Amino acid sequence: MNMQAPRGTQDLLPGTTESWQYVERKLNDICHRFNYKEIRTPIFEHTELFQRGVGDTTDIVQREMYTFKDRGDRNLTLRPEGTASVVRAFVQNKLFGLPNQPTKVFYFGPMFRYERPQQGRMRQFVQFGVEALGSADPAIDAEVISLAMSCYQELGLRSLKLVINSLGDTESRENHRKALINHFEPHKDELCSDCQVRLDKNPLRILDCKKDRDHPAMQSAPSILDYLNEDSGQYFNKVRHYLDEMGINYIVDKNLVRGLDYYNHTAFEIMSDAEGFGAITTLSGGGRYNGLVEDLGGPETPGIGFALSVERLLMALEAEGINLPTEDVVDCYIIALGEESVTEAVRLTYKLRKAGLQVDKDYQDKKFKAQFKTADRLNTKYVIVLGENELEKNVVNVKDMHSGEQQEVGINELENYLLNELQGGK
RNA sequence: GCGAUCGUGGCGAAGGGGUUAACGCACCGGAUUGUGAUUCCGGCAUACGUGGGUUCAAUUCCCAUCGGUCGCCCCA
Repeated sequence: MNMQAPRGTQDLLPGTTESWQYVERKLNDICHRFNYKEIRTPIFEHTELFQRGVGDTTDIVQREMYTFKDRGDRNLTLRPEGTASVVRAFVQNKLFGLPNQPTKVFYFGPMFRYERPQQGRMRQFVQFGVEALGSADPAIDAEVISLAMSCYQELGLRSLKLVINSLGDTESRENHRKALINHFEPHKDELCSDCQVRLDKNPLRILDCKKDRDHPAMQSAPSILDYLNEDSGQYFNKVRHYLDEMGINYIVDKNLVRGLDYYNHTAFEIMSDAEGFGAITTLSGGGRYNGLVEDLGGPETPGIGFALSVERLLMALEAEGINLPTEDVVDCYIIALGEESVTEAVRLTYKLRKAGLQVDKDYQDKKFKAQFKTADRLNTKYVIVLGENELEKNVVNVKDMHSGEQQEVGINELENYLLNELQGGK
């Protein structure tokens, strides 16, 4: 029997889960301030949802999905991303009918993609994302981008690069697409094999090909920004204007193309500049997806969102040497000697815990000295010694591990004594 | 899907055809009765990823396989 976790998955153990909890709390707090509410959707969906939502030509759908049949012969897939599910839930639950549009939601949970694992890329990984459905106001594009940036900034990250672009509306994209085909067709033989395929299927993707980056035709390729029609151009300008007003720095990269089919208008990515961050630099990405809700059977509804990888967020924190303020201390540790004392210790431990204190005791039948050592290693604030002598007098010895001072306290007063001490100590 | 590299005890790590397979960390016990550090002494372990092959002999050489890590592709 193979007792290892499947390839590309990992256990998060005590010692690191504290960081995850801290980050999750921070992201929750940010969403609260931006007034985004949490949505929780299933971890698997009908395969068709992703085929239609993410796009049949994408790498995700073509080679990365965890797809299986259940006992009822249904075709299901572990979700490779969050947007399709959120949109499905939006349509199915008719959230578009609720007052107070747009619908602003966030999610946090595991996603699955069948890939070769490496630094910053797991088969199961955790994404946090937000979606705003029902508004075509460029101000909400700016809001989503500012929320995304806040997630990193408020955790202390500095080496960030925000890249934005506009893919335009359908008309702009179509005109640009034709221009791209005209431009690259004469050079088709000189392009890499991938790009030769892209030329037919999705010429936009040629622009972010790394192999053909230095090809002269690449430099002179028609920019989407030159093909934006008036509406699209104005939309993009407004998004930029709002970002400027918020004091958010960005770089416009006309070659920024997102990998999923559903994007249009605003597209953006946040990357890390940090030294030693590894080969993968994209921390998060997002964009506008007007038309997706309709594609999935809902009413015409504009939408925009983004998603970030929590693993990569934590990597970025490490790369910048940022330690999250996680606490690892114990309020008190009870040391008992002798059978009767142990019984009393069991009772006391429970009583103090119910009073709100973080309490632990020995369960390894350790010697007195070893118990003290354990208490020390747990960063215990107060050690309570309870032996035959103390039990007889109905007291305990409370030792302040920081100062080293020791005091005799009546067992019945212990709870109040500790609560007092700990309150004063903080 | 392609490529590189690595698999020795709980962890780190040396070795290199025949060894009791070092060493360090961790852990446990002790150094006068019930007080945390350091030091000293002692203890500890089904450890050479798995399966074949070569050999009198393989942890060491060869092949395969599995797994880890990193990179390409692509992405978060």
